[in-house]
Amino acid sequence: MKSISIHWFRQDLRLSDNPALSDAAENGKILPIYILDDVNSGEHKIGAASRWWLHHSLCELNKSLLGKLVVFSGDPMELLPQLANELSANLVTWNRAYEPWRIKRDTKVKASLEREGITVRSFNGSVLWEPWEVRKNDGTPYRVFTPFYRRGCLSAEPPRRPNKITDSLDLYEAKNLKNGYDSIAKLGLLSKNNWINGLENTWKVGETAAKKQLLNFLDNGLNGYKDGRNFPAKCNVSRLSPHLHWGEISPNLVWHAVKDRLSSSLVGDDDCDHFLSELGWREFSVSLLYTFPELPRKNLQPRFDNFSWKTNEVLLKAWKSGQTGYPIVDAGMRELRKTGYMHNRLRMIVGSFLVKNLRLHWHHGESWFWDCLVDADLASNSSGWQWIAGCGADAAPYFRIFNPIKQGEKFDPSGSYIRRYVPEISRLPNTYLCSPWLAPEKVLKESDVNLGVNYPKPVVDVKVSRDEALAAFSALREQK
DNA sequence: CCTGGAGTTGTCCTA
DNA sequence: TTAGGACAACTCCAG
Repeated sequence: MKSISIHWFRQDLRLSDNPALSDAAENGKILPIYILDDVNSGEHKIGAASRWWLHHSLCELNKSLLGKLVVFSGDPMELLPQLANELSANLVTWNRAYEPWRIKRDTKVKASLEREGITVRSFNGSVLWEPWEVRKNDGTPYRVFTPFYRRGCLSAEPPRRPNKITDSLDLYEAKNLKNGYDSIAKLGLLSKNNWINGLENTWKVGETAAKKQLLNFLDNGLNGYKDGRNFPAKCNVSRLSPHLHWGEISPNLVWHAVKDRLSSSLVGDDDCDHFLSELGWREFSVSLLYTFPELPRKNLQPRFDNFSWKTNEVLLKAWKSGQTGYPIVDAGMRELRKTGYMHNRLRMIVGSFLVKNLRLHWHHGESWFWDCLVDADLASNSSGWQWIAGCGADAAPYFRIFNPIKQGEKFDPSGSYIRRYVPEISRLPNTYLCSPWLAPEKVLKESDVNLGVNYPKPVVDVKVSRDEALAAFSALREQK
């Protein structure tokens, strides 16, 4: 009788270039499982939009596995040893995860399996460089991106080439275990939220879709990426973030696909290098979270603990619902709510607005994004918010405050992004599209805009709030 | 050991 | 109209 191994799928919902799955395949029969773990995740329980994604991704994975994926909900600490004993499995494999709570959990799971005499092997399936390997010469972690990436990553061993897809998986038929679509549905990942339709109309989920999106990006987005990535109405960004987060595609596959284009000289070197460095930012975030497990909650720069944040439910609600009266901000926030995604340029604009103009704590932004993003990732989300708030590693300088009017005019010059998400002002001419309150009464009337009625007046004065923020940030310096 | 230069993403004022 | 400097402090690294 062939030996049986369990492959525990987590953030590696794919068959190709999956090191842990390949390892299990060499051992014999495989029982592929997924465990929804809301027990150990604590305050980082998967958010609503991400649950939607996860549901569909599991369905796709199950299809690829011919309906033989077995899913559970509960504590892997209890489930895995039990299951392994029941099947007399001799091996459990998984690809490593890097969030602090997962590391803690996996360490315990591994120990308890090994106590039962079961072999556990874990692999790198999610990052290009292991976070503990990227270190300065003195052994300490980097706190600045450029040396981290150039010296720490680029001058190290290059990322491995993706493995070929394992052609035949010998899947274990677990007759007494429930599998298939019904059991995925029973995880209850889908909520009745009204934005689910928007998600369905925006995304194709799963490994096949991820590969297709990569090709689409290579053919249509990569050329001109360096500049085009700043314009939300253009199609230069990859939109791979949710696929990468859930491991529907490996970063190695993406990395080498872009590298190959680079050597084919079909696209500009600058464009390729710039995109690769964005993958570098993903690595930097993972590394930061690995090194500073408190990153999601604690300011990396402790002097920010005394910052004079405001408390204002009305302003927070206006921000969340895309009703600030600043069209570019509202467009971004509505894109998020509608599609579970926000263009990178907009993440900076709305982040700067929340933290600097409204002066509300970055935690509010972080947790709203966590719930709304299909690509919500603990490392990227918390390091991103700390960056924009100025309290993180290699953070934005305090005086870098985005002006929502200028940013709109500069990066959405045709106004098509704003018009798509803020239709009630779509008839305003470009001159006033980013600042409707400056439009003459006559123009407003002709455009069917009634400020304060069908579109809000600005919730704060951008000039006044900027000055106040600068003062607040200066106070922080003096006090130190 | 010291020293100097450089560092994702901006804005405003002045000349 | 446009270009340049100010707006900090700190981290990293090469020389």
